[in-house]
Amino acid sequence: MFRLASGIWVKDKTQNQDEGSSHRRSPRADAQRNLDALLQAAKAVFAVAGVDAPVRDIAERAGVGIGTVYRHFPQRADLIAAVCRQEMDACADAAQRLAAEHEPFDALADWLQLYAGFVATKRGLAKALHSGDPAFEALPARFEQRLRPAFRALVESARAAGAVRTDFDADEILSAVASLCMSARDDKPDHARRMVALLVDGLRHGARSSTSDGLP
Amino acid sequence: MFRLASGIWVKDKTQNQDEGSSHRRSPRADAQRNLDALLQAAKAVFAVAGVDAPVRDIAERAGVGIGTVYRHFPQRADLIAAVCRQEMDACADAAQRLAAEHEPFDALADWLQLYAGFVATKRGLAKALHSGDPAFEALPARFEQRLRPAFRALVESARAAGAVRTDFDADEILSAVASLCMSARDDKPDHARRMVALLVDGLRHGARSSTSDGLP
DNA sequence: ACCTGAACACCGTTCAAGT
DNA sequence: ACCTGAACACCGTTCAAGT
Repeated sequence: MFRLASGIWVKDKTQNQDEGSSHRRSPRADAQRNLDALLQAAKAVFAVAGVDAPVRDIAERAGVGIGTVYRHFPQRADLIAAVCRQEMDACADAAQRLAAEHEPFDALADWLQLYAGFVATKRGLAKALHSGDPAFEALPARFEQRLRPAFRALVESARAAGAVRTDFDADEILSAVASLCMSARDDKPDHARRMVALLVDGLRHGARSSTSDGLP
Repeated sequence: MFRLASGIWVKDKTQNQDEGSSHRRSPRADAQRNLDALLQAAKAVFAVAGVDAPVRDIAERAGVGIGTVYRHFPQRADLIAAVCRQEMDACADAAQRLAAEHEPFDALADWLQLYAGFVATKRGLAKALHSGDPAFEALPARFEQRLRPAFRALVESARAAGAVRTDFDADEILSAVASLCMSARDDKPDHARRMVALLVDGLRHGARSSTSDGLP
């Protein structure tokens, strides 16, 4: 366990789990269990009720008192940030996989769809990400260390292959896609997908639009 | 004054303002004044603090008791809806003007930028518009009667002129642009404008992307 | 008819008391 | 150390009392 500048407690995978040692360090087993349960519960609750779900619901689902939530996450936003962190890492990993398995342009297009689907699932996470809330100060660092370079690499590969235009900024595309998906409605599940496809089409260098490629 | 199915009270411009008549009808002068003040105050408060601003702030700015707000607008969302209605009408009027003064494609592109700027100013209004909240049930009617046909007409003109592709749905573009602008950040005021330009570029039939047309 | 503001319910957050 | 839940503050909404 170590504490980030943001005030979030994170598991330290390098230390072992003996409990008998009377020295300092090593988080109590119940604390560790509660933290894990909290993150898992929050992820599940956010998925069905959005990030505005009451903290009490998350505490109940995790089987802990509400005070415990605030011990691990000083503010409600910190919980959201922690869940977001986990998801961002998973998304970044996928980027490397796609780059290895597909052509530059397809990898870029596919990853944006993946990113879009991810954002759509956790409504409002992206909004929190790009809002000025001080609780999310630590998130952009992770975003820049993982998602941003992941996408930049995809863009550079596509540019090197001459597949996309050069007059757009990778970061803008990322937040644009996030915006697009944040408000996706339940009754039109693939609306976001189609809009992202359209946006991606706009990136293509010398795109031909006479065929309905990408838009079913 | 007449009451919509949604429960919102609206000014009836056709009736005159005599107060002495002891019959029924004719809203009391103070009630009318309060309603106007409320709409104006809400618009102003939403502009600076977003649609999540406390109802008490709006009541105070309008110089009325909080109970008066709820007399005119049964739910907080009804106030938002009423303000949104006004703004939608203004936006629809602008569409007709642009269609008369510009080439089909330019009118379409310019209006989307106008619409984008409008949505960006009142953060969250668009989100409310496309969320399933029952309080906004009356809004889509207005949206369909005014904004939708306004944009459809622009799209049809552009299609007739062979300026845009035919495999996209006008409604999807409207909500996509709204999504794009909802989360525009203060420190990057023209981010939304650039993204909309990119989206519009994707609509163009046989778009050439070698020049940086539309993206400064 | 319409206005007012105290009162209620709900939710984020704190903290004294426990183990 | 860490957990708990009663308690507090804030905000949406209601309603009895006023004019």
